[in-house]
Amino acid sequence: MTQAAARDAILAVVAAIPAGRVMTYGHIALQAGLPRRARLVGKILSGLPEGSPLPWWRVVNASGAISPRGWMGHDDLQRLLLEEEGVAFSAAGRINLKLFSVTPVV
DNA sequence: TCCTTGACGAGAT
DNA sequence: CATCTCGCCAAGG
Repeated sequence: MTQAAARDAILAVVAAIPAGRVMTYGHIALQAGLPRRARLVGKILSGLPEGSPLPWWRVVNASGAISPRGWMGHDDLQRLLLEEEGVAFSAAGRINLKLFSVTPVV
């Protein structure tokens, strides 16, 4: 599997996440046929252009929380977008994956 | 080739 | 729940 193919596979999985649902980095990697490549998923997403059509905000970490970006404001934006789609956050700012996550078809 | 980084994950405390 | 530790693996210097 080439790097370009891996990238496309990951982006395809992200693009397929339905509104109102979220998916973890690990699950995305797994679904893309790249087990244990969660960090690669983050790597790819970090390189996305501003106006990308991809629903990057539906991607959260395994804790159901929004991963810190270093670029202030983006994490808040992500939470806003998700809440707008009906995704509920706990007081601790985490999502109940049991209810909102998409499970890989493995 | 070695070393460091990092939008990660799971388990222990 | 919050923190830590350790494991993982691709990229880039």
